[in-house]
Amino acid sequence: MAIQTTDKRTLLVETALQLFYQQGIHAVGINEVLKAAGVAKKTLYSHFASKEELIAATIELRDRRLRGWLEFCLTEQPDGAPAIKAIFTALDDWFNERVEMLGPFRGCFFINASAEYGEADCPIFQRCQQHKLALRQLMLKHCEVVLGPGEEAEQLCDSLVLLKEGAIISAHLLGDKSAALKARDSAQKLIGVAGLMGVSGLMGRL
Amino acid sequence: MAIQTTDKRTLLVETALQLFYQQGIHAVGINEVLKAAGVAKKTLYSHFASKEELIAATIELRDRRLRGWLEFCLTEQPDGAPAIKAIFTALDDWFNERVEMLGPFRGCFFINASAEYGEADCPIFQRCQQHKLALRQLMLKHCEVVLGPGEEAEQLCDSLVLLKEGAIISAHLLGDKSAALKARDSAQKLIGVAGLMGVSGLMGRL
DNA sequence: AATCAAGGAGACAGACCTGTCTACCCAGAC
DNA sequence: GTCTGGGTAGACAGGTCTGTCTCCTTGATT
Repeated sequence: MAIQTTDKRTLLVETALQLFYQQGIHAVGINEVLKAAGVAKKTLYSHFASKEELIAATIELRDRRLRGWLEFCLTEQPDGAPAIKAIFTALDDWFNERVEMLGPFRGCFFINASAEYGEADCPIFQRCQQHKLALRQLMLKHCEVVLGPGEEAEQLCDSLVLLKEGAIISAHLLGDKSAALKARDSAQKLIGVAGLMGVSGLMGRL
Repeated sequence: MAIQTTDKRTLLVETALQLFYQQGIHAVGINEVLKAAGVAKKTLYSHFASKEELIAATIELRDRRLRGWLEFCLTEQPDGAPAIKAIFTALDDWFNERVEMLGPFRGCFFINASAEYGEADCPIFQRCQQHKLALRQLMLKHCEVVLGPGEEAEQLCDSLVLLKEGAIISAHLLGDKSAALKARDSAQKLIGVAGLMGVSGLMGRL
């Protein structure tokens, strides 16, 4: 994760993201970010009005990066069940730190950030929420390919989202680095059940 | 959650837990805890060597309280599948703030705390981990009643834990207060599949 | 060569943090 | 009545935090 850029703003956001993700947001002061980035305080405050704006920028960066990476992981996959499987496989790569872009695994930055800024009306919390909603939308798209649009796809999507979030927590807090693969297995079972209950015969696609 | 006690130590821990849970640990200073509790600083430092010890005590209190509540919810239930169902029903009560003892829902205190104290060698992180392991043990007990001891019960248990953790995150971050019921449905499907794959005929017990 | 803008370095203000310490109060034991 | 221990109240030290401001360097442009 060596940072290489001439754009000071980008450099600051990259550095802050690294530190915030590794140590927690409240635990990292502005001065620490500045020292690590080798940037002067004046420069920071010419780009951001406050620490809170810097935090918001790190969340946006992480959001772009995580979604970009996930979409990249799906480029080779057909939509529907294979893509869903690939999402969980991608999580496994993340947990086991095979994705250099995402850095050492320390849980989900959005979950962590919203633990520190958990008021529902806080802009930081809302950005975290938007990220999770966007990922749910991605999941829903593939569920609809499997089951067709409708209530059943929504239900399957919700279940898969639960498994995904649960896997992130288990990988971090329980230290279970195989959580993504367990979630993938469970996901396949749920897709199978949903297929059986809906249009029969789809289970074979798994 | 009106606190009523003459024991200063208990009063401090109760107050600190409330504030830490609602606002985050780093976001609440010692002085704020003291003011809310109406206790002098000297008293605090006669019971705890540092803020960190107070934090540890709040985690222990929350652990005792949450596990006690969960076990109480299971007293009327037979072991196995009904107990598992009851666990998710209890989560639903929690998310929708029908459990006064647990206070307004703001996610999982242990997940939140480990977001702020996420180093694997940090004692606070380890206490959070122990809590999650204890709950997994409870879940495993009931999975073993359903499937008998062995690899399959472990697998089912892992899946159910994923659903449980995912439900907590979805309820908090996505604001989906019905996450526990969705998780309960998914859990029943997974128990059904596991039953089918293992000793057949157990699915009827659901 | 002269000018000028961007950024580096860091002092500083004012607030807040943890943790210590002093001074006082008051109920109960003797 | 006197003493004592537990508690209150809060000043204080020493540190860190965010955010502002000043002084200086440097490199590009005119």
